[in-house]
Amino acid sequence: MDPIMYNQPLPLNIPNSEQELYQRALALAGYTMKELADAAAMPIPNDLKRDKGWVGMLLERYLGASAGSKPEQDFPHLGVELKTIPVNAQGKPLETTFVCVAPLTGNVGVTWENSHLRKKLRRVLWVPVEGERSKPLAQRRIGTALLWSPDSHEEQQLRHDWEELMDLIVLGKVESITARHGEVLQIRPKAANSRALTEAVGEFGQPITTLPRGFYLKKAFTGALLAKHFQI
DNA sequence: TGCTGATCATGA
DNA sequence: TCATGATCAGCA
Repeated sequence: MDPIMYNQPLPLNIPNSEQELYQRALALAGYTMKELADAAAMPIPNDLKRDKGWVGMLLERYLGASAGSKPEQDFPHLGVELKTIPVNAQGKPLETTFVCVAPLTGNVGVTWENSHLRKKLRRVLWVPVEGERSKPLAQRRIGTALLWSPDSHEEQQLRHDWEELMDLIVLGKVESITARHGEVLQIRPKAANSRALTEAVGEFGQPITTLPRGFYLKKAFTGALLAKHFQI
């Protein structure tokens, strides 16, 4: 598949199957941001300082993801989540990966099995993208996509961290959580700025107001799953 | 405000 | 050098 075939209105049609989506993602490997932006008639920023989600949005358009902000998977009918991941020349992640917002209230009855995080990570299309800041955005290339589901070990790791972190939230200890908690998963602020506030539970069970948080996958975890795939 | 898409930038 | 905590943009 050549970007030339994308000389048609984007966003592209929604893929009908997981295989179609995967093939489409694989076909993008090797192209630069400039090539894809040009073919999509999208203006390309000089850097990502003020356009942090630009690469993600570009890929969404090429892959036919339903645009807009919904708390659902990118391809709800396929049950697949799309994640672009910035990597260095060795293919190792340069950043942690945001998964979803951490629920700070209304957690009665929430279990690992029915958690938002587990659903999001059930099936992920990872698209590595060169992300080193020394390389101009226009020249950065797409890598080889990977369709992934957590294996039993990965799921255990995620579940362990998730349960530990959710316990702290439910026990009113949100504000004592730092990014150092968790082996593969961490909770960090996820907000417009440090003045943005949301409701949570305090240490005496009272309502408090705190910074919104998000679940992030640590680099070692995403690095391992990428490495595992490309070694085979 | 809170969700999506994330990366920035500073202190350790 | 690197991870943590902070931040940016668009939309509903």
